[in-house]
Amino acid sequence: MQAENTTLNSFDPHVSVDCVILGYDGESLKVLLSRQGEEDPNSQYNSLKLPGRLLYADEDLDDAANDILNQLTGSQNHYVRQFRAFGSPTRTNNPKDVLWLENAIKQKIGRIVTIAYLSLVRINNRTHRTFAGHDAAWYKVSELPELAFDHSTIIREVLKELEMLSVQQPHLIFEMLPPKFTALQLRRVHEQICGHELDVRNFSKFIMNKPYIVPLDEWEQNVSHRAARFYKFQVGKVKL
Amino acid sequence: MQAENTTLNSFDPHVSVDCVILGYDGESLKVLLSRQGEEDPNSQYNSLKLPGRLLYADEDLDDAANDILNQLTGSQNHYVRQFRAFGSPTRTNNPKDVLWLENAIKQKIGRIVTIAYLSLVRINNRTHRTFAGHDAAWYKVSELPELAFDHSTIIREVLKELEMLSVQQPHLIFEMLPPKFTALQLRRVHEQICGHELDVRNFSKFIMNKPYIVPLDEWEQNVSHRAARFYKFQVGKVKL
DNA sequence: CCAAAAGTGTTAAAGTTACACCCATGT
DNA sequence: ACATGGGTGTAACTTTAACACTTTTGG
Repeated sequence: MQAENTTLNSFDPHVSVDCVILGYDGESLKVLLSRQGEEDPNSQYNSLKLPGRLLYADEDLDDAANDILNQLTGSQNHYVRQFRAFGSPTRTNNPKDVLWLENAIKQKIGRIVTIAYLSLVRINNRTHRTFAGHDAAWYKVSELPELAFDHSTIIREVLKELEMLSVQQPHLIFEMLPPKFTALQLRRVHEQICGHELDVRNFSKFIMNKPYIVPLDEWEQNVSHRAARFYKFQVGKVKL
Repeated sequence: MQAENTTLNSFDPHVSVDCVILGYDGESLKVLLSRQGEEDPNSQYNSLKLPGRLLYADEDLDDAANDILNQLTGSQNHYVRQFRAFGSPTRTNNPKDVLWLENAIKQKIGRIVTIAYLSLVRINNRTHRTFAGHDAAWYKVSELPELAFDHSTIIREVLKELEMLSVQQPHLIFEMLPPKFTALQLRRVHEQICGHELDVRNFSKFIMNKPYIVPLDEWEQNVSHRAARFYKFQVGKVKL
């Protein structure tokens, strides 16, 4: 913000907010992607993208992220935090993406600086809802198709961040689990995040006696082996 | 980036890059601030700011940060990394700042989204250099004057990040130290960062036998006590 | 009684914390 | 000799990592 240069060489890029919305379906880590247009493998543009949009006037970045999230999931109070800004001048240069952008936005797009957000949600039927003009669906992060812009890179970077968070702030992971869960379910999410198996007993010591994990008097039903206990996550007891 | 909204409610905010450039002068942690205009306590606007400017067309965010840094320090290869984007619609609303902005940029400023960077540099004479039209000088982070926009907040948040980094990636701290330093100097920087005293012996164990710290055959001269050994930091030996 | 997953404890190693004395130098 | 900071070790405790058997349930 120095005077002498601003009127000469500066310009105003578009600013967008994109959300990496992660969930766990009991088996794999998934990311919510939105599709613009028909599902056609021979399409001229990459129709899969991170959910996001340009920033509105007078809208805070965090508010935009929350709004995108609410639009898609139909519910509020999800965990969401800013991850990082991506602003390479070439990130919108893929001809497929240019084609789509000019179609969608109806004007020449010089450049878009995007602020990426990381969000953790519970996968349920509501989040599979289809919205007018665009679908949103869950995709395994381990088998991502080609995505628009640098969205694959953004997801990859966010997943590294998530791995760190799962160790340093393990309570965040409950955002992805149902209100009642077994020790196995909890361990599986962590394994998906860190990419390798975790020792059952050591993992128990790490997490199961945190004050915010409370055992319920409920057990699995109709399983052909010893029934696992259910636990719940108690928000009020999180201490860092 | 969804088509239906972009043409209706979206707009293009200005995008800037601001650098929190931190250094250590042997006594305190300092931040490099630039002053626009005369040093006048009764000035109508806040003349002290983080060094930064609007983004140029075709300029990557990281490149902008590096450029700002090079302009001020006159040297390259400083440690610099993106910290976080700040985009509250009200961050440019302080009347003092509005006055300055309209003066400096010669146009109505609706809003500026800034990408804040964290940088660690060595304080020396070159970094005290004055540039045409604006001064830059080091200020103690513990006694910051009033700053423009939300720059005080940005600095506060960056300092929290630095505290984390000094523990998790202690090698970064050498960016702020001279090529040769004593164990005391090293400890003092860490104490400034974490805000309390550190036990001499425990700190030694923590840092002094990392492979990237190499003892030199040089000792302090002319001190009225046992001379302290000098060490240097060996870049190639950093392992995380 | 078999298959399948649940649940539970110990030991060794590494790391962390708290704490105190002698050494080298200049005045 | 004294004032100043330099430099070093140990013991208690905590954390981490590796590792295996018994329990419960349904078929």
